[in-house]
Amino acid sequence: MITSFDDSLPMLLHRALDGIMPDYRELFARYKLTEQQWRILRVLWSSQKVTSAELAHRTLLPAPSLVGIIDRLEKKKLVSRLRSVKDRRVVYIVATAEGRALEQEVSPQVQKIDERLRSAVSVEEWHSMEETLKKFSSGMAQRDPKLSALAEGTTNN
Amino acid sequence: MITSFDDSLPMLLHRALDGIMPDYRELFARYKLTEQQWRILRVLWSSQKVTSAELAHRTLLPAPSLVGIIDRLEKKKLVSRLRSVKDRRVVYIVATAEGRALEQEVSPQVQKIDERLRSAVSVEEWHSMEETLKKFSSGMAQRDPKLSALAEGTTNN
DNA sequence: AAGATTTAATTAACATATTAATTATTTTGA
DNA sequence: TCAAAATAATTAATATGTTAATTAAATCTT
Repeated sequence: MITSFDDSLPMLLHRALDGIMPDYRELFARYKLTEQQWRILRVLWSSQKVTSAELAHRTLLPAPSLVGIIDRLEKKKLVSRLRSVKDRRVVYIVATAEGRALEQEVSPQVQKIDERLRSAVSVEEWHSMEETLKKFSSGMAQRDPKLSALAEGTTNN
Repeated sequence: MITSFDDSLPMLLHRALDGIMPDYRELFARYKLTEQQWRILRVLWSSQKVTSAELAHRTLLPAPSLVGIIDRLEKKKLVSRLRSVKDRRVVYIVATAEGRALEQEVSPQVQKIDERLRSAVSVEEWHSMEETLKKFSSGMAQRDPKLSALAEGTTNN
């Protein structure tokens, strides 16, 4: 079976990202935000106070990248760092009032794009894609079948 | 309908990439290659001589990034640049003998990973995912339905 | 044929990704 | 308790991504 380069999973995923991200970026740019900065504001909305590690996990941003991104968000007064008293290694990130306000302004417009994409295919098709993607995904509570297939040669067709 | 952040298409795609890329990267690292450098060698295998623009399109790498990546591949003697005589704006990128040899050594191992991933789900499930992803993808010959859904509010459930 | 327009590649400036190492602090275990 | 191991965040070094501007060459227009 010829697994061509163009049809490899990495290329399929990247091509999809290249297809959908410009729509989001155009929106973020209107608010002088990057995609990554948005993800942080978005997560801080649903969780008042988050450690750097937890933020990295929830935004899928690498911890070393977070440092600089949060520096820039802090400079814009959109978030701030709070050193934990109980464990002084830990840093909590919180959104400022300004940060929360911005999140609330941008959020519905992001959702609009989310829903446009979502409604480009049927409910069943979307659900099917979501389930399949999750099988290849990191950090799934659902113990991924992929791992067994990766470990040995477990096949499935 | 609540399109939660975690289930948005960008996050689903990034989570899948985070799940699968480490396997590839570990392989590339053994040959002192980055993922992007590999993509270029891979494309140059199936097409002797490619312009910078065509290479950007086929690898999904942004043209400005290509400049630096090719500089580094040139430094490693894996590729070289050839200025076109017919149109002196155009630059052709070609793999050196060493570059082609490396490609041939790495390629089967990449395919092994490709196939492991491929066989983690059934043929039908894979095909379904591929078709759905293509609907969101850039540069599809198949005039994407997504565009109409994006242009107006065309729904599909 | 000269000037305006377009095109291919590159440069510039800034933001983020990747991997390894470091720092500060906390937790473990003898 | 104290040294070793573990943990959270950061720094360092290098590579790539993103957007706008630039350069050089070709094409188009009149």
